[in-house]
Amino acid sequence: MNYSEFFTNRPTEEIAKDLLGRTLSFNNGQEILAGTIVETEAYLGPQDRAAHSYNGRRSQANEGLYCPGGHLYIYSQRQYFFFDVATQEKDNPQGVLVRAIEPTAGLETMIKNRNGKDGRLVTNGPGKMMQAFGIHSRKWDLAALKDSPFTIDLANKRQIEEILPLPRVGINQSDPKWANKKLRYVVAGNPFVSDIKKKDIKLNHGFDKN
DNA sequence: TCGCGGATAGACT
DNA sequence: GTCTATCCGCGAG
Repeated sequence: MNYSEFFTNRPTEEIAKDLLGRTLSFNNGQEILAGTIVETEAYLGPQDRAAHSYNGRRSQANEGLYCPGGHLYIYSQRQYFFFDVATQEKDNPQGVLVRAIEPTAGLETMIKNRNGKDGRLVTNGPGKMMQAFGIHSRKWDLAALKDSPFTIDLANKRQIEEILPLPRVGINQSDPKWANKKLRYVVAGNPFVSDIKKKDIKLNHGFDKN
């Protein structure tokens, strides 16, 4: 299985779910920073009101979505950055946003990059995750995943107890049909899921025993 | 532990 | 000038 196979030939929703439990890592040149993906969102292209490619919108800013599956779409908003992977074939502008990870390597560096923020505050949101990786530019926008310092482990995956589908976060509510569509997928009970309530956190973080 | 509002920067009209 | 696929600090309970 290579990246272009993984990120094409099936619905983007399915790809988003399949990413949960897999390891995302970033090589910053000094060490490997990594974590288990626990939250993703699917964006379904021109007909999806919440997608950056809604209605065929295309510019230098969102060109990444139009790349073949397995290429990166790094987007900046306010002072933060987002990590997206394009899905489907070239010119079919769908993609998956990785929103949160549970750190597994390089935690000390990630805490430092986050100005000392600790625990689940390190990576429980898309902007926070990229800050923890120490990314402050769109340098890897449009790059193929395989030619970038980012890696997603397609060979291994932690077993998840339950995948919870939820509405996406922070999108325009003017079209409730798309705003309420459950295209956000989370590992139920994992503490690094954004905005999870403390009482909903499970002791096993939502994973079956490995 | 919660809900609210301000900060802040790039893309687009 | 307007609008975000956000984050953080603050004050109330």
